[in-house]
Amino acid sequence: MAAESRTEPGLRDRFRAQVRQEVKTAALRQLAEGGPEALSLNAIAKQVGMTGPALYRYFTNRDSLLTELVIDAYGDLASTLSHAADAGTTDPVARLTAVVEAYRAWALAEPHRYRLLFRAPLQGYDAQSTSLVEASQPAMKVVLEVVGALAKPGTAVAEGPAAQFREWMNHHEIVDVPEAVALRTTMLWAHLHGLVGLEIEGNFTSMGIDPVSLYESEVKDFVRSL
Amino acid sequence: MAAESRTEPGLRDRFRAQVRQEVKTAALRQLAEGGPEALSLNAIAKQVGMTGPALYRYFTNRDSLLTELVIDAYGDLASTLSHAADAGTTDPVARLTAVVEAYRAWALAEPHRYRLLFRAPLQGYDAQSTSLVEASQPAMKVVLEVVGALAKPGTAVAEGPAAQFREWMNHHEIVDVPEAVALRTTMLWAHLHGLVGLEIEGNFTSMGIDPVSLYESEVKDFVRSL
DNA sequence: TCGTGTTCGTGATAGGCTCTAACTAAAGCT
DNA sequence: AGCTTTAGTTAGAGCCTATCACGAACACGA
Repeated sequence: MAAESRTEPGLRDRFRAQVRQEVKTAALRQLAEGGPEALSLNAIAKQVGMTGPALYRYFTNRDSLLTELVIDAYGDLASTLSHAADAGTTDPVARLTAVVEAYRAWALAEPHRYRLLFRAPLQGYDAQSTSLVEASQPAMKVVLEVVGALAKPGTAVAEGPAAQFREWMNHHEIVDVPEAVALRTTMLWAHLHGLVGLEIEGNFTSMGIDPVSLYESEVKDFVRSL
Repeated sequence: MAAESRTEPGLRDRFRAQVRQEVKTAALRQLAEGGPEALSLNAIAKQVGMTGPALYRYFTNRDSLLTELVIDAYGDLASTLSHAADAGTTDPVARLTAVVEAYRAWALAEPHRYRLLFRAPLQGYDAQSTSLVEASQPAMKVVLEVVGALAKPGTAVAEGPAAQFREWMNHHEIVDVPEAVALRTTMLWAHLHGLVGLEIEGNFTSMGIDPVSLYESEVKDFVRSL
């Protein structure tokens, strides 16, 4: 079966993929204790049972490994949010609340990964930066879809300053959501970003603030703002 | 004048302080291009005209240099905000708007420093973390004071979950501000954190969103929420 | 004015890191 | 079978942080 053997993953490729995965989990484990600077290819290699240079067969770069972790994390976050959106009731507000809570929970459960997202691998190359921004969109999209159910089918048509934004929405196949609502959602997104960021860094506890009430207000305000 | 010579800065100390400052500015310059990982003590030393090890006479550590930069940045931010608050009119809303805009402007003008604040030197030692949180409070305080004028002298007394927060407020000499308003302000703070963070990383431009309108909404919503 | 102790900067060095290069061993394909 | 591609090795270049021991410059009291 020539045709089959050509399309099949290939035994070798599967091994390769598995090693890659093993390396990544080792990297995550190391990331959890010590932050992104502490991530050492040598140490990772030792952990998966090989010497340093061998890793370069699997990842071209230290940075490329890191950005791959970032992209994975974005994907994981997106699927977590999407799962939270579909799990409970169909009540729009409840769904939104669930998504917000899932966002927070994910960040609290794996702060190191969340930090990884929030501040990318810290070098600021434009090329990577845009690819990372792209990777962040699916998660954003989940929120937008949940919000879509909240908003009445608007008649607003792109015009003026929102035209570019509408274009972005079209490009990401977000329809039936008025720009105003989408803008609002972006703000919600940014707000969560900020709240979680502060909470992870311990600002709230140091101020004696209970974060839960903040998130509740957040959702309430958002719904009201529509 | 034994008393005088004892209390005076001392010629040597002043030189020392000046070198420290020079090192820090060189560090900032290097930080602006390449991020915190690229900050190399060797390179800094070369830039100020000495060899690597000499820096250890002035800073015990690479990390200690970084955290000092963070603390400086917080101070700078706080004074910028405070200046913005006192510059214009006495109209409370206008003052708040000015502060918000100053916050954003500062972050946009020096993204690398803002990043430094937002995600501390990336190692996560608890001891430093709390000291950094402490350093962030003065800036927060400026916002709270501006808001204080906005809020009617409330009669709210700490009770229940807000008690700890009230304690924190007392400790920072924030009086005449009801807890509810202070909480609201904390949220505003977090929101700005989130908006600026996304804007700096280029998310808004990549989505075709004009950030200015977001900040305007932010202030408007905040005022309404009181 | 002359020791004398403190401070500043140096080169040398240890130990770590990323990443390249040359080489060996093994696996897959024909 | 033999040939080719791949996975892993060791060696090493060139960085880095950080420590150490030493010499030079300075401040200061006698």
